[in-house]
Amino acid sequence: MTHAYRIGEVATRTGCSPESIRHYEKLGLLPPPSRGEQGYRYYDQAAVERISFIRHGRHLGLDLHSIQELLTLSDHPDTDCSAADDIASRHLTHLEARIAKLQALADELRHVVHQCRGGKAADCQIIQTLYEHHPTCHEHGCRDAAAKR
Amino acid sequence: MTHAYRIGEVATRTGCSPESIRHYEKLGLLPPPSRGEQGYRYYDQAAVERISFIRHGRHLGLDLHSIQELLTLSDHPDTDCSAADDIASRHLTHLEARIAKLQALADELRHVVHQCRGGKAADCQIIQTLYEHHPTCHEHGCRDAAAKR
DNA sequence: CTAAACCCTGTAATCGTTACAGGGTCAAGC
DNA sequence: GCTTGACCCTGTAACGATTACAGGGTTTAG
Repeated sequence: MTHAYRIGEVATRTGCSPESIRHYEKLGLLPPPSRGEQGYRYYDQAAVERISFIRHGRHLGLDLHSIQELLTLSDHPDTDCSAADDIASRHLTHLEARIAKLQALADELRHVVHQCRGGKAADCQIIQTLYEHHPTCHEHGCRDAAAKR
Repeated sequence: MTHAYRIGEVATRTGCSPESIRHYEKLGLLPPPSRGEQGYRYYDQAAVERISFIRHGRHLGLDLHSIQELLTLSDHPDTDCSAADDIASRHLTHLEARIAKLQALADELRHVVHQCRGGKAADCQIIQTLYEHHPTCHEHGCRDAAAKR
C-alpha cells in the first residue's frame, strides 16, 4: 500500500526543501506527480526514493546533470551501466583536482597569515603579497620579490 | 610617466577579462577611470595594480567582498591591519573545512567507483548506493545496508 | 575605403538554492 | 459560523562571479 504524501511531508522525509523538489520537477528529474483537486502535488513512495536518490547524489557533490544521467540509467535497468562508473570516476577526478587546488591555496594562505599582527596597513604583508604576488613563487625564501617595492 | 591603457590592454596585463574589469567597477572595487572623448575607459598604472590585486585575491579564492575590505584597508595605510589578518585567517579556516568535506566525499566516491564494470544498471552498485545511501555508513564492512533491498 | 579588432551599454545566461509576492486551501480552536 | 496559522500553488528575483550575447560606435591596418 503506497501512501500519498504532500510536498511538505516529502521534504521532511528526504531533507529536500519543497522549492528544490519543485525545481527538480521543472528540470525534468522528477516526473510530474499526480495532483489533488486543489492542485496539490501528491507523491508516492517511488517518488520519495527518487528524490532521496537526487539528494544523495547532491550530497556527494554530483551536479544535477550527472544525477539526471544516473536516473536515466536507473530507469532503464537493462542498460549497460559502465556509464555510471564513468560519471562517478569523472566526478572523483574532478574532486581530486579541486582538492589539490584548494590545498595549494591553503598553503599559500598559511604563508601570509599571522604576519602583520598589530601593524599598519601600509606595512601589511598580506596586502603587500596581493599586490606583488607571483604565482610561481611558493617558497619562504623568496624575499627579493617582497623587497622590490 | 604613467601611461594610459585601454581596457583591453589592461585585461591582457592583468589576466582579467574586460567584462570582469567593468564588473569590478560597477561593484565599486575600482574607481571610475577617466574617459576619452569617445567614452573609452583609460587606466593608469595604479589601476592596473589594483586590478592585479583583485585578480590575485580571486586566485587565492577570496570573494569580492573580502577583497573589497582588503582594498579599503590598503586605501587607508594608517589603519590597523589586523582586519586583513582576520580575513585571511577566516578564509583559511573556510578553505580547510571545504577541503575536509571534499576529501570525505572523494573517499565515499572511491568506495563505489569501479564496482559495476560491464554489469546492467539494475545491478549497478553506484546506483544502488545512491538509492540506499546512509550518511553515517562510511565503512567497507556495512553489507547489511546494501543487502536490505 | 573597407574589414577586423576594439570599445560602449544593457541584458540574460550559467548553477543550485533560497526568498519572496500574491493568492488559494485546510485544519484547529473560539 | 469564523478566524488563525500552517500548508500549498505559480512566477519571479536574488545570491556570486563570470560569460555571452545584442546592437551600436570607433579605431587601426591593409
